[in-house]
Amino acid sequence: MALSKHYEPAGIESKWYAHWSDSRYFNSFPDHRPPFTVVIPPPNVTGVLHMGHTLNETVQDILVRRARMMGFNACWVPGSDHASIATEARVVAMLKEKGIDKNSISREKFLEYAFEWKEKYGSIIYDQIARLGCSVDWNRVTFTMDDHYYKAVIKVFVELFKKKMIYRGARMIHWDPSARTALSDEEVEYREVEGTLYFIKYMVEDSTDFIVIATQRPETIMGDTAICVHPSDPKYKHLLGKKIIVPLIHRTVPLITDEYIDMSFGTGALKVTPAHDINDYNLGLKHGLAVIDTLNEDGTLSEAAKIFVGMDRFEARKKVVEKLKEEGFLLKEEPYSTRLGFSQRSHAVVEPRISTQWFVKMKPLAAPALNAVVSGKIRIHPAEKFNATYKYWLENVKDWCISRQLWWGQRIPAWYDSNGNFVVAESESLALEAYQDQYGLLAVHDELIQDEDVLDTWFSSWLWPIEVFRGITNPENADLKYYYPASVLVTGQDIIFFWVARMIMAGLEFKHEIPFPDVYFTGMVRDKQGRKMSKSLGNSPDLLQLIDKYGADAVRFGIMISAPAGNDLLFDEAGLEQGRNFNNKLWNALKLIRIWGDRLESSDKKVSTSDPGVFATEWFDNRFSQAKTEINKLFSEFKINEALKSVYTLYWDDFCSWYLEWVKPGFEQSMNPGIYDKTILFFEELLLWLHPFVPFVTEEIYHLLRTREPHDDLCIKQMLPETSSNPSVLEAGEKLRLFLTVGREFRQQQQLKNSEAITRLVMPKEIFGETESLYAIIRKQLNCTKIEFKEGSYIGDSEIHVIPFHSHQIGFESHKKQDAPNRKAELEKELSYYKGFLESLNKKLSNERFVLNAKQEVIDLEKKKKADTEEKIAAILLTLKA
RNA sequence: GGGAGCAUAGCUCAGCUGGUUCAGAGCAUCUGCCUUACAAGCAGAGGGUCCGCGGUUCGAACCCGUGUGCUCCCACCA
Repeated sequence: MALSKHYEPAGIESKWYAHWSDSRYFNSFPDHRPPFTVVIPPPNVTGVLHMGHTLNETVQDILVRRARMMGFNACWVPGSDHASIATEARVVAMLKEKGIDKNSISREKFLEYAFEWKEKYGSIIYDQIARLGCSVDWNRVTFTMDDHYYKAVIKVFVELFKKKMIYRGARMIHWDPSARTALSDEEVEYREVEGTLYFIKYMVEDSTDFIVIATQRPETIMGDTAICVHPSDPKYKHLLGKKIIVPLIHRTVPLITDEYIDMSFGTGALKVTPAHDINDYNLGLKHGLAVIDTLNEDGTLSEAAKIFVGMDRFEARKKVVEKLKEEGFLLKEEPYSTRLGFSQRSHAVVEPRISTQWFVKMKPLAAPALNAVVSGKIRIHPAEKFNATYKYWLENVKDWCISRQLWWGQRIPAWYDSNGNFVVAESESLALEAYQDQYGLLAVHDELIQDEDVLDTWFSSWLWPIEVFRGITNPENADLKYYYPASVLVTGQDIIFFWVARMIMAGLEFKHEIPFPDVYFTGMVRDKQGRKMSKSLGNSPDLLQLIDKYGADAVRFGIMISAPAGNDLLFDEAGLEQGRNFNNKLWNALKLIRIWGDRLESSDKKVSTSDPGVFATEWFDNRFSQAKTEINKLFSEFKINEALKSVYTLYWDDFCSWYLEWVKPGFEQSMNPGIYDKTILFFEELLLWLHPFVPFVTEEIYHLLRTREPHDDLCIKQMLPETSSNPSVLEAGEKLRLFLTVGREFRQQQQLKNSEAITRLVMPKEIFGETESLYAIIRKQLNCTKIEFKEGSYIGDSEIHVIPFHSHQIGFESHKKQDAPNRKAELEKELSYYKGFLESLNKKLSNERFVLNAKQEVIDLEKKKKADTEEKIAAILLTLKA
C-alpha cells in the first residue's frame, strides 16, 4: 500500500478515537495496579472550550496517557459545572427571546427549561474534549447538578451548619443588580474607569456656613446619615457638634469625627452612606448611624430615596447632578479615574449592599489548608510564583458568602416558619422533625417554607475530587478508597482561590486528607500581541476549526511547545504549523522504513563489524537512554514543554538527521535485516515516548510499521524502563557528529560536489579509536574512499588532514594550505587556551569559599577537569618539542 | 497603598552550585539546494552592552544594593 505524500489526520483521528473508546481503554476500574487519578476542572456547561481549556486538557492528557503507559491504572474523570449565574443568565436570555419572562413562570418550570437547555448545549464541550484526543473515562462523566452531587452539596451544607461553620446574617455583600443576586468577594472584578468627582455643598444647620464634600456617587446622597471629618482637622474645628443638612432631601445629619478620614483627600470631609459603601458601613457600625438603603434589588432607586424613585441608578446620577446644579449645591466637577467593581458573570457594576445571606466561616478551614502547602504536603508548580499568593490569601481570608438569589443551583436546605424561625435539614420531612425538636409543634395554620436561594457554584465545585467518586454521598465506597486523593490537579492560575484553595479545604475537612499532592498551574493563553483572548476582540480561535485545519496532534503540539510552566503563553498558529510539520516528519520516517522493508537482504546474512549500522545502533541506543533520563526528570519537575522539546530533538535531530542517515543503505543497496529490526524497535519506542503528546499520529504509525495482533495498540503499551547509558559511546557519537558537520562544511568550502569523493582522508587514530563501524560512517557520509591513519605527518598533496584542536573540536585542512608554522600556531593557541583554563580551575580550587560550600561531587568534578587539562597541556608541549 | 514575579538574539524562552561544555535552543530572517522518506524538507549564515548604574569577588547573565520598565495578585480613600 502506497502511503500519502503528507500525513492526513482527518480520518485517522476519528478512527482511532472510536477504536480506543470501543476497546474501553480509558475506562478504569480499581485493580491491583497503583492508581493515577486526574479530575478534570469541570468547564462551564454553558461554554465551548477556549484555548485555555485546550492547554489544560492537553497537559492532563499528556500526564494521564504517560501514566497509563508506565503501568498505572489511569483514571481521568470528565464532567462539567452547572455555573449557576452564568447559565441562569443564558437561560433567562433564551426565555426572553421566546417572549417568556422568568418572573412569570414557576421555579419548577424554569428548572425544566434550564435542564433542557443544558441537555442541548452541554454536550458541545464533551465533543471537543473527544476531538482533542483526551483519554477520559466517559463512564464517569459527572455534572455538578447530578442527583448524587446535589445531595452531596446539601449534605455538606447541613454538616457544616451543625458544626456551626455556616451561619446566616446581615452583612454588606457585593450585589449584582443585573442578575439580582449576591456575589462572593472573588466574583467581583475591578477595572479602572474614568469617572467624575463632584464637589457638593452641604449647609450647616442654622448658619450660612457649609461643608464641601467630594463624591463620585451623588445619587447616594439620599442615603447619607452623617458627615465625617478627621478629629484634628483645623478646617472643620469650628463646626464640631453642629448638624449638617443633606441637599435635595433636607435631612439633618450629625457631623462626626473619625481617625479613618484622610485630611488631604478631596476636601477632607466624607459623606457617610452606610447602606452603599463598605467603609461607610463600618463607620456607621462604629458610630451607631442609621442605615438608609436607597436602592432596590435591580439597581433602581427605592422609596427610601424619596426622589427619583424607580429610576435606574445611573440615570438618577445624572438627574441628581442636574438638580444640584439648579439649586446651587454643585460647586465643581473634576475628572477622576477610579476602580469600579464589576460582576464576573454579568459584567454589571456591583453595588455594596446590606442583605441577609449565608456565610461559611473560613478561618477554621483555612488553617489546615495553609499548612498543607507550607508543610510541603501539597506542592504547587511553579512554587515560586504561587506559594506566596496562596499563603497570603489564606492568612487574610474572609468569610465566604455562599447564597445566591437564583434558581439554577442547589437550593439552600433551610426551612422557615412564618415567624422567621428556621431549621437546616437535608429534606423537608427531616426539617419538620428538626423544627419540632427545636421549636415544638408547628402552628396549625403555619407551614415551613424552604429558602428561595441557591448555593454558590463553587460551594459545589469544592467537593469535585471527592464526589466524582461519590465520596460524600457514599463515603465508604471502593472507588473513593482506590482513586482518592487524585494524583495531580492541572488548572488555570485564575481559580487558585475560587477552586483550588477551597478543594484543599474540603478535602481536609470532609475526608481528612489532601485532595491531591501536586497542583500544576498553567498560564493564561493570550494572542500573539499579548492580549487576553476574548470574544469581543475576535482573537479567540475556534478549536474545532484549528483541529480541522492542522489536526488534533498538531494543536496539542503547538500549544504545548509554547507553554512554559506557569507562564502565560502567546498563542500563535505558527506553533501549530510546527506541530503539523512534526507529524509529517514522523510520517515520512515511516515511509522510509517501509521502503527498507521491501529491500531486505536475505535473512541469513550477518551484520559485519564494518557496517555503519553497528555503531549507529549502539550510539542511538545510548542516546535514547540518556534522553529518557532527561525527559523523566523534566516530567517530575512538571516542565512538560521542555520534555516535549527534548523528545522533539531526540526524534528529529538524533533519530532522523543522524541515525537514519547513518544506517541508510546506499543507492540501490539492500538493507541488513538485523539493522532493520533494530531500527523498527527504536522507532516503536520513540512512538511510545511521543504518544502522550501526539496520540493519533503515533498510533497510526505504530500500526503501519508492521502488522499487529488485535488490541496490540500503542496507547496501552508499556514504556520500557529507563536504562543507564554508556558515556564513552555517547562521547564518541558527539565527536562523530561534530566531525561530520565540520567535514561537510569542509567539502562545501572545497566546492566538492556530492558525487566527488575525497580520495584520501588522513587523520590521527586517537580521535575515535578502533571502531571499524564508525569509520564506515565517516567514509559514507563524507563520501571518502579511503581513510589513512598517520601520527601528525603530512604527505602527498591531494589529501585532507584532520587536525584536532581544543577539547573536542575537529578541524579539516587540505594539505596545500597547511604549513608547518601554521600548525605550530594552532598548537600554541590551543596551549594558551588550556593554560587559561587550568589557571581558572586552580583559582577555583584554592578558593576557600568554594571548597567550603561546594558539594564533594562538584569538587571531584573540578579536580578531574584539572587533571585532564594538565594531561592535555603535557601532550601539546610534547608535540611542540617534537 | 501592600505583596509577588519578570527583564538574555526580531519573537518565545533555557541557562543547576558564580568560572572555559557560557553566551544557548526553537521559531522567524537571509543564502544555497526538488540530493533516491520528507520543499510541511535538507545544508549553511547573520543576529545579543545577558535592562541601566554601583558593589561583593581573582572572576558576575548568575550574588547584594539601587534605578528604570513590564506583568500579576491582594486591598479598594470619599
